[in-house]
Amino acid sequence: MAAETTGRDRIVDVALRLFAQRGHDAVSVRDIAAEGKVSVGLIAHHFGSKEGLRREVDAHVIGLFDDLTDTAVEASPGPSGAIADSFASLLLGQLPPASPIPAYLRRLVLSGDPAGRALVERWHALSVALLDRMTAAGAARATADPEATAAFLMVNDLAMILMHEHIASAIGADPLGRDGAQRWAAAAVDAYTHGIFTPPEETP
Amino acid sequence: MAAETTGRDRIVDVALRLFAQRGHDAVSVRDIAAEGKVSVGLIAHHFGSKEGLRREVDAHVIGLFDDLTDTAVEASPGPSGAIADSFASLLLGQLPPASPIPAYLRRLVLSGDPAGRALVERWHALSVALLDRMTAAGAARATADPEATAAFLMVNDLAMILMHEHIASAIGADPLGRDGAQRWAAAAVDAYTHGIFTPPEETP
DNA sequence: GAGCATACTGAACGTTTGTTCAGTACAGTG
DNA sequence: CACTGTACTGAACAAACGTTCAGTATGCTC
Repeated sequence: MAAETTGRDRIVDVALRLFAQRGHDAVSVRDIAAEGKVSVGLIAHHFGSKEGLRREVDAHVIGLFDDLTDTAVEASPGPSGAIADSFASLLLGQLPPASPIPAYLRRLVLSGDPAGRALVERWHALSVALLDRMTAAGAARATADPEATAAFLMVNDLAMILMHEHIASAIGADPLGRDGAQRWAAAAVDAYTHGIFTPPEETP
Repeated sequence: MAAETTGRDRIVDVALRLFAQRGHDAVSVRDIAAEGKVSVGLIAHHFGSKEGLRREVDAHVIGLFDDLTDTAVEASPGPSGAIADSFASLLLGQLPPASPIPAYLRRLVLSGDPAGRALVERWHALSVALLDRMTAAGAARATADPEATAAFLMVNDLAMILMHEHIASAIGADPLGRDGAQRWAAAAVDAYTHGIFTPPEETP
């Protein structure tokens, strides 16, 4: 959409989109050069190598996520349940509908490289802190294993992003879309507050 | 472990392992041939092309999952809560610890190709049926949106497999391992039966 | 205006890729 | 024994890959 002036910006922009769409290995430097209307040499000039470009795109996405996280954390005034559950929604809600960021995030998290691991670790720390605050405020129950519970919440939240297409075909609405997000959040909040299973026999 | 007699079997076995480890694009037919101690020509002879081999491995994995699913479904005698939540555990518990299957499943589900989509759709149908049975038996509450609730359970369950490494580094125990599985299942069952969040103000 | 750094081009290079194919080994059939 | 089909080899090939590099254009500094 936005017309980048410099070739460098265009390369990063195109690479981000193509890497997200097809995966790192399935995109050649010539593809990127053609789409960005630059020569192959310019990519090497700015980033040294294809791997260097990848690192640059990774850093760009992670920086963007840091900004989104800050905004989302600031936007949460008190410890309310609805915020904690769809933290991912709160992040991605700030993005345009056709953004390649969710798809790139998916590759980043599941490629196993250190950048993705660091991102998830940060989110886990955030999830632990958030659950702690909610428990202190009485908005959440103190579970037997708070660390695992926080991880459970974070993983489920992240899974919504990673598998949003599968969810879309399963329930008929993309949870990254407007109506699908509401429906998914409603089901999640309901499950997290009232539970789903009924206890067999409580032996106190 | 098992010594395959025919070159064909060895090719599929090696391809499954390498595809799971490094991804489809990052593995060359020469890698597979070398590891399987066959010539490159034999791969073309049996499978036509690298893509043909991929389809064969996909079919092999999906067939294996069908068997695992049947076994898991049969193994569940009545509609008990503990079974529904960790359905994935029940599947993967049948596999050896170092099996490449979970990693391959991850690629299959998230690559976006029809084989993975079909697999997830089948699981969703299974999840819907299971939740239905549990609700009928009184083991589960009837939620406002059963379809979304079933999808929610399935996605969370699947996410444990997809992100087990991240979970391992977050809580210090791999949920695909023995002790980690118990800890994760405990946290999940606790969340699903007693909830995590406390309702703000019930207005009846 | 000379000098120099920076943005950028595109042909060329060497490597690796998936695929092809002529040929070997061998078991089963008549 | 001759014949046929199947498993299998490995050299060869064209295409695509990431990288290199000599060269052009432009704007800033002295």
